[in-house]
Amino acid sequence: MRKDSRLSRVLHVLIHMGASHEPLSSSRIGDMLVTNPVVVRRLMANLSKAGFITTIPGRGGGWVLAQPLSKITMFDVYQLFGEGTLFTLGLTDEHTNCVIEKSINRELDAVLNEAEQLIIDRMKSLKLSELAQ
Amino acid sequence: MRKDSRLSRVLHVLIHMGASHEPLSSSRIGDMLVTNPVVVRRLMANLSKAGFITTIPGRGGGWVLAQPLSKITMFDVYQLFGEGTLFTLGLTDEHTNCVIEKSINRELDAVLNEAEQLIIDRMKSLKLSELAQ
DNA sequence: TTAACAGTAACAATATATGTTACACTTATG
DNA sequence: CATAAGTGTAACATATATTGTTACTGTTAA
Repeated sequence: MRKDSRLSRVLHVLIHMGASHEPLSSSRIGDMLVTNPVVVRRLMANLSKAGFITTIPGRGGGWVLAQPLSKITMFDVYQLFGEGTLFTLGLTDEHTNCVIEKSINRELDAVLNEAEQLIIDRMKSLKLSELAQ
Repeated sequence: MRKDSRLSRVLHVLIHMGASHEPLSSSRIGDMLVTNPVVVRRLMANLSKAGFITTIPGRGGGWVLAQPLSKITMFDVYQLFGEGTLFTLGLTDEHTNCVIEKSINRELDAVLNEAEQLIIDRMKSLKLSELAQ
């Protein structure tokens, strides 16, 4: 399956941003992530809407942290990107009346939910400031 | 992300197969899964190679279980389809020398591995015969 | 001899993150 | 004030893996 690296990338950016005292531009971040500035702006749009970063417009601008890294958990960031789509496994729903399918879905769903909850709990306890060390 | 429903589908087929005393053909299974017979044959090829089913060629043929459902765990089937690609989250490796990236990958990897291990343990303890009830 | 089956190759469809180009708008700097 | 350096965003291309489809070969029962 295709992998979604947005969480990983955004974490990377945020932590670098915490170490910088000047705004980071999409061009510089693009160099860091080896990608296009527009891809970066798309990523940052989520962070901006969620209030984690502040946009500084115009020349010399970019983004700066709106909160210290110690106040942002990995879960906060995780939530921004496709929560609920963590697993590549999909359940089928071709026949909502088949008891076998229902049984399979119930079990699979239980297993996946338990695993996701574990991940969420771990992420909630992980501050980005801890990743910076 | 696109979901991979092969595991779910194959479990469905195996359990129906356990309840049937005649061979199931790709056409009949295709009706069950609301898909094409060739898609079914592709799915079944994995099960066949792994020794879970036996092919009965020619007219009136199809597949039958080669083992009772009580001897097959969900993990056995899970293994057949993209083990190691359970999560949609991808790690980045643009700069193997960036300590921040390393730190993020280490933490993310630890969290995901722990969750995957939990899923594997649960699946190993789940016999398909238990799903049939 | 024919119909019903598996196996497989080849190709199309689909969905989604990612990559890219283009343009409007804003701001610091000379 | 003109220009360069920025963001924001729309529009379109790319890549990739599952899924869908057609077509063919070979096998077996009736």
